[in-house]
This record gives sequence, structure tokens and C-alpha cells, in this order.
Amino acid sequence: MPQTHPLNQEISLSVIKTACSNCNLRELCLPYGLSLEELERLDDLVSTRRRIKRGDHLYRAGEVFDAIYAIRSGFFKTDVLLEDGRDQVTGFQMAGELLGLDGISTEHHTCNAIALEDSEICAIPFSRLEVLSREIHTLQHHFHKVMSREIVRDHGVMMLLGTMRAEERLAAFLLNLSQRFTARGFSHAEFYLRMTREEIGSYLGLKLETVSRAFSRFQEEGHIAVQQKHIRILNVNGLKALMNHRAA
Amino acid sequence: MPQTHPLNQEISLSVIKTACSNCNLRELCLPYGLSLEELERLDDLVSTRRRIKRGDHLYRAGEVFDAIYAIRSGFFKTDVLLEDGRDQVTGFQMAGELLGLDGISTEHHTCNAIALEDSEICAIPFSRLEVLSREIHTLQHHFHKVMSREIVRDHGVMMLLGTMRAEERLAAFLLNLSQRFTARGFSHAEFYLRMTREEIGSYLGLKLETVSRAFSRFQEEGHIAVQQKHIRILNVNGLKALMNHRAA
DNA sequence: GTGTTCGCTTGATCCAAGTCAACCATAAAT
DNA sequence: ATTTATGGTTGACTTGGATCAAGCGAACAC
Repeated sequence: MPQTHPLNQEISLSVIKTACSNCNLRELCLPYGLSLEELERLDDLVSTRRRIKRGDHLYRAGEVFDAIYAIRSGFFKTDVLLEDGRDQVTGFQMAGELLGLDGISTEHHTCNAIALEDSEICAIPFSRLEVLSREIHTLQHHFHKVMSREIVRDHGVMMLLGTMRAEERLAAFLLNLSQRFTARGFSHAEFYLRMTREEIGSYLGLKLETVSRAFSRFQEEGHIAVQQKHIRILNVNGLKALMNHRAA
Repeated sequence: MPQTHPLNQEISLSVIKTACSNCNLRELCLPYGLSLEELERLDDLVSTRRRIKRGDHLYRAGEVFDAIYAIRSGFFKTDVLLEDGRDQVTGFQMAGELLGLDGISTEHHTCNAIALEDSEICAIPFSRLEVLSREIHTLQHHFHKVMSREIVRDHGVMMLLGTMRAEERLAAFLLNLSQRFTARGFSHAEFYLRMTREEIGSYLGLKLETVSRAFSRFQEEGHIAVQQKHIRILNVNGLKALMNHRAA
């Protein structure tokens, strides 16, 4: 008779939900490739789940680092601040992706992580992750891969910022989002942007007006349909063509 | 009577030189923080040393990844290539720094590593490094820090490319080089650039002409003295001031 | 409802860096 | 010693994206 004990039910549900072993993101997230038995050991470690409301910080630059975070649901941005007040968005993160890897280096976070919609995260105490990954080879190797993937991603962004024109950057950005939504089982052709034009611009090294103009231009040329934050991709190949446009 | 056996002498010297335990870079490189006994175990692993001549590749994008490389002496650049021929330098690496971390992700290298002067590297077979870092906590943790530091560095470059003007970028670049030379016991105020203006420009998202003009301007303003690749920093604070110049 | 705020779009103008081009310096090749 | 190649500097001009500015539409508060 669950109805008579709503609170207990809530708790047990939450305990079930928090386990990696039955998280539907396990193929994207840290548990990737682990056996059932290994998964259960990871479950012990990933005990704390936390809700972060839209606009709130998951962590701030300068805070002591002691855990990395897996996004269970929702959407985040990370940004870095320069002393003189300038800032830059360094990435957008969605379900199944890890946050906080930058903090390992100095044992302090070096950027801010802010929820762009109400989100849920799993905290993974880092020292315990190191212990466990000494015991589970697969986990160790996968964690190394995740860190390395982050480095490769960053190189992509450097390429984008260093060599691409405004429209190429935005095309690359949209294609990347589309691909990541697809990997999570959502439509590749239709999605809502969680971030503002200004945040997109900050990430792409452009001003919000330039981002807005590029959206308008893509729409005029029939590549996409834009209505506020709702994006429909009408011509993927058109967008891809925009990217390889100008040779060295 | 060493003179009578020059070849043997050479070999034994080289064996001695190859050990992490008496490498003068151990405080900068992977061995950082290890005990003597742990160091000796790392020595077993880092058995292969290789010379790379100026202009030669240490590895190429697409090659299978199986080792990371510690720079023993010399200077490298890494670059990524886009399908359409555009390329970008993603970093410059000097003695004590690690190369190849990007390859862990896909088990293939994703960039090219090219020696900018005759160099020597130590190859560290990655699977053996994983084994050893399961056994030596300090090594495991330090390796994680090194990877994380690379991510933080990349964020810095993103900031540079996304929000800074040409002269700020070059000032940041020179200050960074100076600081890294200092950490290696060289002069902080005087050094030779190992890369061309074009390579600097590629790294900073600028054209070589812009880099050249910025050098000239710094010289006019008395911040540095430039003679080809020989740089003397005359006014560190002047350069630093250039960076924080314009607020958001 | 009506005002207020925030995010977005669009136009007009400006400027930092790119492009094109000529020339110079150093080092290697003959 | 002279040629050739490579890398660097400088000038004139162009341009893509920034800046400044006005106005619009959706969401929310009252």
C-alpha cells in the first residue's frame, strides 16, 4: 500500500533512481563499459544526487575541488572570468556529461558551472573515484578517455575560434548540438536552445548581434527555421557545406 | 680506461641518462612527488628514449596511439588539420611537458607533433602507465593533475582567442613563455623563439603580419627588444598592463 | 489589462585585423 | 662571391564583425 507512505516511497524511488546501474545514461556517462558487478561498486560511490535550479551555480571558480559531477538531467554552461571583468563561456554540458575535471589540477575549481535549466547532478567524490579506478581497470581507462576527450574537444573549439568565420562557427555549433541531442535519443533536427544569443556568442567568440544576424541569414537561405530558441534544421548538408567553405 | 671503449661508455651514459630517477626534469615531469623507490619502478617503464630531428614528426594525426611522450630536451608544436586544408597550432611544448594525451580518447592521435628543434623524448607506453598508476597512488594522482592542467591550459587559450585583441594575445603568449622558461631555470627576460611568426600567429588566431606588427609596436614602446627570434623582455609590467587593458 | 524587463532583431557606422604587395635580412646552396 | 630560399617587416587598402542605436515581442509583475 504505497499510497499510505508517500514519503518512504519517495525515498526509495530516489535511491533507485540514483544508482548508475539503472541510469539510462550509463552508456554515455562514467559507467560506460563496466560489468554489472563493477557497476554496483560504482553505485556505492555515486551516492549524492543534487538538484540545481536554473540560474544557480553548481560550483564557482576558486572553490575547493573534491568531486566531479555527472549531469543526470538538465543543461549547464561553464565560464571563466578574467580579472578585468571579461568572461567567456568555455562549454555547454548536457545529460551524461561530466563537470569539474578542470578542478583536479589545482584542487580548486577554475571555472563556474551554472545550470541553464533546472537540473539534477550526481556528485562523485574524486578521491574515492581514484581508489575505485585503481581496482576497476575498465573504470580507470574509461575515465582517462573522458579526460582525453575533453582535451580533444577543446582543440576543436580552439580551431573554431582561431580559424573559422562567424557563420562557420555557428554552423559548427548547431551541428555539434544536433549530434549530441541525437546521441541522447532526441531529434537531430529540432531542439530548444537553453542558452541566450549572448551566451552562444561568448562561447563562439562573437557578439550577440553577430550571432543573431547569422541565425537570420541561415533562415533566409533555408538551412534552418528559427523561432526564438526553437531551432529546426532543414538542411544539414547546407550547414555542413558552410563549414568547409573557404580553403586555407 | 674509458677512452679505450668509447662505445660502451656511450651506452652506459645513455642508460643512466634515460632514468627518471636522475633526470633533472623530474620535478616538472611525470615523476613529480614520487619516492625514490617509486621512481625506480617508473624507470623500468620509461625505457625508450628517442631523438627527433628538427622538422620531423613525433607522431601524426590518425596514427594509432600507444604511448605518451615526455620531452627530455627540445621544443615541439602540435597542430590540428581541418579537411579543407586549414590548420591551427594547438600548443608549443618544452622540456618536462607531456605530449600525446589527446590520443587516449580514441586510441588514435588527433594532432601532429612536430619538433621545432632537435629534441629528445621519453616514450611511456600508456597501458603500462595505467598498470603502474594503479599501484602507485602518487603517480595516479599526478597523472590526473597533468591531464586536468592541460584542460585548464586549453581554457586559457580559448579565453585568449575568444576575447583578447591581437596585442593582448601576443603579450599573454610572451609572458607565458617567459614563465615556463623561468620554471626550467632559464632567464625570464631573454630567450630565443623556436617558432616562426606564422606559427605564433596560427596559435594565437592571427596572421603573421599582425604578429610582426605587434612585435614592432612592443619594441617601439620599449616593452621588449626583438632581433629576429631573439627576444628580451625589458618591461614585464608593461606587457602585463597590456593584457588587462580593456574592460568588458 | 498595462507597464516593465529581458532577450532578440535589424540598420548604420566604424575599426582592428586581414589581404595584397613590395622589399629586406639571414642562411644555405652553388 | 653570388644566387636562392625562407622568414620577417612595412605600407596601402579592404573587410568582417564590433559598436552604437532603435525598435520589437514574449514573459512576468502588479
